[in-house]
Amino acid sequence: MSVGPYAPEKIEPKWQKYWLEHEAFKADEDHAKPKFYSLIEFPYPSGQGLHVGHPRPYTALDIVARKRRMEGYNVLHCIGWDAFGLPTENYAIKNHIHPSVVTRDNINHFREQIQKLGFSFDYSREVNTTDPGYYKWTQWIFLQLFKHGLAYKTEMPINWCTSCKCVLANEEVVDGVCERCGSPVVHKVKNQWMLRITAYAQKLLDGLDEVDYIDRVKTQQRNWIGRSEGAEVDFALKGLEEKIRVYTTRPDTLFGATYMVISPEHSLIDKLADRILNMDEVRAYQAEAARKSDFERTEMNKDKTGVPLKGIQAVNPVNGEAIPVWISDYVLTTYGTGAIMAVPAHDTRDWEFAKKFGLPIVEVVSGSEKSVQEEAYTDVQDGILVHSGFLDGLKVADAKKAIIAWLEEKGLGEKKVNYKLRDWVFARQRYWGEPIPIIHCAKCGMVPMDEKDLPLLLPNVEHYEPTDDGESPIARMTDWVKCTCPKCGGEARRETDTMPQWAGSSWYFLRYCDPHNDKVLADRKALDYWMPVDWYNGGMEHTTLHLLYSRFWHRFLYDIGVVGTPEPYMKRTSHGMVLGENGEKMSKSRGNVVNPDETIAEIGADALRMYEMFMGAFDQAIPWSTNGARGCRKFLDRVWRLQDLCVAGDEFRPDMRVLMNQTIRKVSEDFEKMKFNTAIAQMMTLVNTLYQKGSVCHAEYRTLLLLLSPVSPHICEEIWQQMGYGAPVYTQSWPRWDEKYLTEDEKEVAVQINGKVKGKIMVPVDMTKEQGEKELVLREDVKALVGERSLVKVIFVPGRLLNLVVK
RNA sequence: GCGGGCGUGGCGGAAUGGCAGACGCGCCGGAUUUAGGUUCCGGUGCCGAAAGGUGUAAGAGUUCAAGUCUCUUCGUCCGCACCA
Repeated sequence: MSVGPYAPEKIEPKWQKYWLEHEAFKADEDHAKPKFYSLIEFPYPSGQGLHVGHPRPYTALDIVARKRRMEGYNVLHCIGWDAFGLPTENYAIKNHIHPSVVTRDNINHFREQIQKLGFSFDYSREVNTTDPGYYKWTQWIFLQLFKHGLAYKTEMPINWCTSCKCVLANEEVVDGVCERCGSPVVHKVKNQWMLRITAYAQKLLDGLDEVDYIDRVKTQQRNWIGRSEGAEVDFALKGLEEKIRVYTTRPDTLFGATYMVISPEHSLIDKLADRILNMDEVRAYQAEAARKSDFERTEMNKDKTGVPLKGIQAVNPVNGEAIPVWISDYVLTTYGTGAIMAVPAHDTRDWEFAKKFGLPIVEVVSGSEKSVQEEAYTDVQDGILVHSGFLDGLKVADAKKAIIAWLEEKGLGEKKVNYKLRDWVFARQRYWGEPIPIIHCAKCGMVPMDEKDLPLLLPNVEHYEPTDDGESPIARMTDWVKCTCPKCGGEARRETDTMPQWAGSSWYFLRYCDPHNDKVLADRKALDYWMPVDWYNGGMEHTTLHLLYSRFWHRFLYDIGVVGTPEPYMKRTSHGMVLGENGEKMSKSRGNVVNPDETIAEIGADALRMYEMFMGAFDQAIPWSTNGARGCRKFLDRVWRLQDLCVAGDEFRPDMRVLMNQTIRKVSEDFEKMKFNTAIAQMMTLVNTLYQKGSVCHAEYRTLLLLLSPVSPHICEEIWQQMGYGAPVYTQSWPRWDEKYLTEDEKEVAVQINGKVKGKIMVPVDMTKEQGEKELVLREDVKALVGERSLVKVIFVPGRLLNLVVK
């Protein structure tokens, strides 16, 4: 009798319906069981729908989630929609459809596509950031941040995207252009909502030591936070009251400071305007610097520019020497104090500047092979201080301590830690986002809305086009804007900026724990049970955006007692991109986008899932291959047809025992390490072997189906049912391997003569290194390989090889 | 510029310092088939008819043994990029 053809188009919808109806993947409310919380980044439901890049991380964590359930864990595995944001709004404007309608349609399309892939999400916990029942709590968290002084509004230069007509966070500016649309970013001074993420710089840094993130994620976050240790030092100005305070990481080189530089925006310039002799030149330089975009400024960083402040002299506090003061745009106004002491002998940038403008270069740290006139000596390990008075003879590290102690004693400065991290620009002048629940009252200032009045609903506006004046389209809604002050009852105005897209995604994983709660963002008991997330996978592009932001919010919620753990995610991994078949990034404009719907129509969701995992190392970018995907379908066909080869047997057959146990171990271990490609290769090897034998017994088939089910669940359920193997696969236990049966009694090892393979011999697996080296050389087949030559040395590596060194 | 990763067949890629190229794609051959974008079996790094030789970006080194460790060079990808 022969089984019919494998027809994924029939069995996949069947099992998807079955799982849904039987609530197969509903997280259990029973908090006594061990839990496992796996998380993927919830998608932004764009108009284009899914491409084959989406299922890669989704399948990977679906495999982990399905395996964990079979291992007995209560698993929380959810999906939701990060649905506020610019592309939807832009699409809505272009097509004259309300963003909420666009969002609803896109979500329905996404959900349909995702369900066709057979992921084991608990759909009863779906969240949507644009749902007022959800963003009520996004606004609530904002109010807590506001009440704790972590949300504030301030006048400051911001990044302005000329195309989105919207401010951007520093994290959204890449190489001087908008990370979303690639348009140039210019600086504008605006009154902006900010979140004080800098207050959490050290906590965010320290927290990284407590979690299991892949190295490149930790490194990138550490770089972004950018902690440095040094000192702030005051430099007096000759004949003036004012001082210049600088930040330096090399206070040990203070004796080598031969000039100072302040940023073009430094406030001192205006204060000293009447003392600066070349003010015209200075003003011209300031104007030039202000005109440059970030992009131009970094582009031109090879050639230093600057202007001396004529008539101004500073005094080096350690030796009393008068030194000139310059302005230059290589000193940033936003870092440290916006002023530096320049030590050209031991800082490359200062060295370049000094060379260009003929400023003196004085060596204060010795140890360089080259003269400091030829090259700056920046080593901090081996250098010894010279020409530095009381610091002479000290190593750099010791000199730092000594000079800081001296500065502090004299009241000239103190130890200081600095971070590159800047506060988070938190407002957008666009329509499709969470309204900021703040009321501006002429009498009371900025007043938070009463929490019981949340959510503050987004008004239904007629026109949501962005405006050129930098105001949100909501500002035109005078009825909505006008309100009464909750404090004094007087007439007041609502804040009209909305929150950035990163707001809703900064806490969605908390909502999954208790998605329908209308009293709190999530019940504390549910949070205590499910949190932290055990395994979070997402894109590298979110490392210094969503991942950092959500860690900040979570640590804040921990500090105010809303959640019970400081860190939200225990483990973070990252997937590689799926490239187009031509090796280029998949994009509509390149015309190389592969739509999963079409792939499913051709080979089925199970084969697609399998190929997504088999295509290569999970963390690498891999080009799509239609033929490669078809190969996975061929493999599933073979698994399907094994039904015809099935013979009796409730235990592994003796000649299959070792391979079966090896496969269980390999698949189990490789899934944990995200080495899905080699796990699948091992299952292919097993199936090839079964075909060579011409049969499979029930025990072997059952095991294969259990191992394969996390990757390709529908086909496994179907065969399982057809073979009458009992309750569905997802309710079965994960197979275990038996250490006893991982190796055969005898194993073939290579015989090398002087490191070259010359033959093979069979050796008992339990033969030790010592035994082998003594006994194997006595064997006739080994002697024959040695011949007349004399043995110098014998190396036996059990299970691997025998190497004979001869002369 | 600085820091880190990577470099293996025609392609995607395997390999705790221990038989390089698992597995898949592609290709070649055989069988089944009216037919094949089916299935099954076999082959497939390169040179060579074979014996054999040779081979993991290039060059050196350590080792009985190197794709794997060390150094130099080249290429490539990523991170940081005037952060004092």
